[in-house]
Amino acid sequence: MPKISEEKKSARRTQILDAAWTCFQRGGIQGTTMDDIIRQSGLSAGAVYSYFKNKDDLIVSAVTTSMTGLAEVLAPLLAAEKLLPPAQLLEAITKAISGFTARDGFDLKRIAILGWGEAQRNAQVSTALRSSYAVFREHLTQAARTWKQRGEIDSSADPADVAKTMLAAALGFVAQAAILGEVEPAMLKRGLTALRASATAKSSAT
Amino acid sequence: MPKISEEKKSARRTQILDAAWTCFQRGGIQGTTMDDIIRQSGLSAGAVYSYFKNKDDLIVSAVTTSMTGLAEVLAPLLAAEKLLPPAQLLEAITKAISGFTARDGFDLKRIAILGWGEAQRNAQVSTALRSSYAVFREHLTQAARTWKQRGEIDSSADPADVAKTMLAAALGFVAQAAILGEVEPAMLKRGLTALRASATAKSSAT
Amino acid sequence: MPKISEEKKSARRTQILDAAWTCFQRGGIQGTTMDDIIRQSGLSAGAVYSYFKNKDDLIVSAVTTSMTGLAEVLAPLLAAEKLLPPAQLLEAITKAISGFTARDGFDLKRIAILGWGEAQRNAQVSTALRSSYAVFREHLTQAARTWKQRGEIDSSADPADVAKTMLAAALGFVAQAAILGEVEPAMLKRGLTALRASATAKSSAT
Amino acid sequence: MPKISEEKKSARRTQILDAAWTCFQRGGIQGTTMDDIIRQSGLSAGAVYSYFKNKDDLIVSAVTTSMTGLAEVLAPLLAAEKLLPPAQLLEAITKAISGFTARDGFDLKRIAILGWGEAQRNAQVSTALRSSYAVFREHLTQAARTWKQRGEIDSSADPADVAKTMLAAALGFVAQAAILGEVEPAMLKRGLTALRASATAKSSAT
DNA sequence: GATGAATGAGTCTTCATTCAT
DNA sequence: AATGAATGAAGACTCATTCAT
Repeated sequence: MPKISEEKKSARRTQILDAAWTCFQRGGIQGTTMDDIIRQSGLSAGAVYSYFKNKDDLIVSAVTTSMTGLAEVLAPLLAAEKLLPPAQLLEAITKAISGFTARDGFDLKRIAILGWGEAQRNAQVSTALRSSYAVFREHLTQAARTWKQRGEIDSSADPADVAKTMLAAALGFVAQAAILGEVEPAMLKRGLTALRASATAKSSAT
Repeated sequence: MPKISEEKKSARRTQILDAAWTCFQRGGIQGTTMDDIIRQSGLSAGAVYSYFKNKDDLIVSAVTTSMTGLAEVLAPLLAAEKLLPPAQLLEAITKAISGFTARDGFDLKRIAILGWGEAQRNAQVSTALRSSYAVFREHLTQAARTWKQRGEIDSSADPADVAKTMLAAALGFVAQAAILGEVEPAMLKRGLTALRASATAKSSAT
Repeated sequence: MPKISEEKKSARRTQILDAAWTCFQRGGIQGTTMDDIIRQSGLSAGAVYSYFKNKDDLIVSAVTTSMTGLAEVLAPLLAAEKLLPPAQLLEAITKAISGFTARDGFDLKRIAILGWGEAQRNAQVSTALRSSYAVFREHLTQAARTWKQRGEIDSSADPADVAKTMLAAALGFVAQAAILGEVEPAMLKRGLTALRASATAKSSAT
Repeated sequence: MPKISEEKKSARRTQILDAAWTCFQRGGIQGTTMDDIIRQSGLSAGAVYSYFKNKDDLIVSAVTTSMTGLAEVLAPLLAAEKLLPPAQLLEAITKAISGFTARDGFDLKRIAILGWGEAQRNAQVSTALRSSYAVFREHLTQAARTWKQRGEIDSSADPADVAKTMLAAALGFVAQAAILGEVEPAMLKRGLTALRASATAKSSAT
């Protein structure tokens, strides 16, 4: 038997990471034991440990993989060309998150929450999330500049502020959906639009 | 040691809860051991266990207490009388969160994130958070109605949608601040204002 | 407040011992905590510890007291004067045990079993039981001598053997009643009588 | 370490149960800590816990195993064919108990006493003992019927009463031997015989 | 004298990780 | 290469006993 092929190896890693997320969703990250993951993956303890150095390594990989997957889904939405206006973009982003979510029975929203918590005690996870979100925020800042150019937001606006507000809305959607529920992308679009539209009355009144 | 006074008892509980939060911030909720809390509190294991039935009880109490404290801080902001306009309210809420935070050396934002994660595996924590946030969202819905009456938001807006958007922004501020940092209440006020102001151009164009 | 009277002291000791037995019956001797006994007795921890040096002291006292009480009940049955024949004596003894039992809601049979087990790990309890039973066996040996004189048992019989057999039947009643149930004093009388009566046929046949 | 054979597994269980009994005899059931058993068995904590779910499971297994072993030893004595007369059967049974006892350095009599005590607080142990003894009593009832047919006991005897008396004598032997000592199977045979023989005089007198 | 809060050593149990087969 | 039994340190929790008030 020759060495296992790279593909097989990658498939095994995915299999283990999938098992890990299934368990994490069930019982939280720290609440999941290696044995839970081992049993869920259908592999042996030794096998799992040949793919991941230890539990923390597995956790970091799982979180990083999720972030990477999400980034891929969001990237096209942030491309300058077909950039949507703020409320529509917010809807598109939250839809993408919910959609990614639906895949494989995983709920990315709950997963994200777990990752945020884990980042509080695991420096590597913290760094992974940090850089992902930093990139995302940077893209949003760029988007804000575009909106400004297009006159879709106030000409005196600081793109960084707008980006932070948009990011807050997106992350807040995740938190709200995971904890309270009863929030849908369309609601945020309408909510943000209402807030924006109101400005008309306000500003025209002023 | 004859019967201890009710105040002393309450002080001891607070002492333990403070120790717990200090430890939770340091190492996460699940990552904190009872021994960590016991040592931090300066009491003995038996003493801690005479105030809290077990680790979960302590966790639930810690989260619940935080939520209650926060609710008290936010309540006056949501009173109908002196209700601020959306962007200003968002700034006030996030300031209150950051301020509450500063007290006692605890960072409520990080604490909130930990609570969200814990809610994924602890039904009692989940319920406690749920009901707190539900009340908060309800207050925001009422606020949205007031804004509508005052003509500060679109007359066709669904107050529930606006409330959810505001809640998302607030929760998202917490997440963003805890993970990425470099977000301040004033930025969100300006960001939301910019998005609103832009609407003028937009809506008049439409 | 002058010193507490001797009577009061004795009453307190009894109160604690009663509480102890109530608890022991509920959860076994080792399975009972001092706190169980303290709560059941209605006294404070300090009070209980002022009457008994420690848990073992309390256990030894509880067992010893029971044995003493039982001995008092059995003594009259073993007096030479009105000594009953074997089967009737066995019935009387087991009845006395069951009766003593009924007092105060305690089941002496279950208590005895617990004492036997405790004697396996507690030298003092072992000694207390040993001497009580030794005395009882000695009395039975004396009874066997009387039966022999009266011609109620085989003239060649060793009184010690007969005493041991009678003691076995009595202790076995206790064990059987505590574990299996459905044994009554009268059954043993009839059973022993049947075994004896059978001898008639047997011996006359021989 | 690939899959261990079924035999090895069973051997390990026996190894642990042996260690448990050694410890139980030394310090009682509740007085024995898992650590005692773990050290005595020569295995690690994890290993012991992979064979027994928890301490109670280990206790129940230990007691059940003993009862099963004893039942096997007694079974042949109760077979209808070569059924001994009462006094001889009592001797044979108590001899079997003492003999089983001698094996492996365990004293089944002391073990039985511990089991009886444990049954007072552990429902599973209670059930295990109950059913074992119930079967044994049933066998004795059958034996009594045989004796009746053979004319070895009174023709008007209730087999159930006789069985209960025999069982009492056997259990009582165990208790007396464990607590007081100086009882041997032959003594009970002689004692019961003496009581029976005496009946001749008595019954003829009556 | 009495009280009952506090102590802290000791228990049971889990679980990340290893390594003999 | 893979397996899964074994390890043992570490964690949660208990409880006999004390002693400040």
